[in-house]
Amino acid sequence: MPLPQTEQPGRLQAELMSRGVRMTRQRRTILSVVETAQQHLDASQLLRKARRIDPEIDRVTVYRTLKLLKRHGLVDELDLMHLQGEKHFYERRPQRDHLHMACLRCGKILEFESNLFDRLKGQIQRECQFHILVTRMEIGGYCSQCRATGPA
Amino acid sequence: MPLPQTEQPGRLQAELMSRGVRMTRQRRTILSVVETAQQHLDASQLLRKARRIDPEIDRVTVYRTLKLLKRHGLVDELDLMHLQGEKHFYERRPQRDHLHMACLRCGKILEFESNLFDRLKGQIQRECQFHILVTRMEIGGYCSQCRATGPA
DNA sequence: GCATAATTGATACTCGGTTGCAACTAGCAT
DNA sequence: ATGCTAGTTGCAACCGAGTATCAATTATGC
Ligand SMILES: [Mn+2]
Ligand SMILES: [Mn+2]
Ligand SMILES: [Zn+2]
Ligand SMILES: [Zn+2]
Repeated sequence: MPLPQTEQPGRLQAELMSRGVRMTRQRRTILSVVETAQQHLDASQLLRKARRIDPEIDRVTVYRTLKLLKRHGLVDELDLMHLQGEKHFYERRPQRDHLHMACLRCGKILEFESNLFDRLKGQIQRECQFHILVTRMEIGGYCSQCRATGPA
Repeated sequence: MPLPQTEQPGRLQAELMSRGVRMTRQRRTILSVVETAQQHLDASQLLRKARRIDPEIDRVTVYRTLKLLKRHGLVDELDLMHLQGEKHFYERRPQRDHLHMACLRCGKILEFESNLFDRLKGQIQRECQFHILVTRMEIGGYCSQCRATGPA
């Protein structure tokens, strides 16, 4: 399983340590899974991947670590339109925010960055005097392929 | 409890009936609650309000009616940043979409309409060839008041 | 009115996530 | 290095939002 070139492994760990958070074996494992994930993972997928590295990890620790990462603004939480039940999905927060499109027919998840999105956030900060910490935009509908074949 | 002037009561009911959905006593009750709600309600708040009108209504029926309304695109579902647990909140879908800001300190929910928001959706439909059915934008942060007092 | 397909309500269940607590350990002081 | 202590872990029990099942009820078209 090759690491993605786009992200330094250990970045999350370094970030947390610089903020005085204790680094345990379990946390290191979970952070590495979050960091090298290629898609949006839910807590149980995360646990499974973490257990491949350290079979002793408990699911509670996964939940606790996710909460920690959320609190520090290092991961974002998504519903992905509840395409698969009530679970939540997680992804490392990227440099630039993006929005998510979920195809209600084929289940595909698409991501999109946009200047309009960035400008919208700017407008909110200015006009509403609201200090933005987290952004979450999700769209449900039909992707280009599924819409061609008809929204049956 | 006076009805709000902004919305015709019975609108949801009429909409569903025009689509051939059977209208039961329970559904009428729940629809009226959704329609006259002044804030975003979760399923259990909805049940409580519905039971004030018809004490026999079961929570299962509330969930089923919400699913029906979602399927027909007549209500939107929100997380409101999970400020109060894992529950979901519901609101009648408005003419024009708006986004939600949740203050992580005082819990206030603010709504905002924006041309940039509308244009962003247009951009997505065009550039991604994605047929939008549902939009959900939620922002977490500090409202003007809380940010003035410091984000403690 | 009657037939029938859809809906309801009671109950049991699933499952994502949390809590309480004793055992363990990271990180710091000596 | 050793010991101390506050923070963390794993387990087990728990919680609560939402769903499945199914017999009893009811909306709607004829
Ligand atoms: Mn959710
Ligand atoms: Mn993403
Ligand atoms: Zn699709
Ligand atoms: Zn506030």
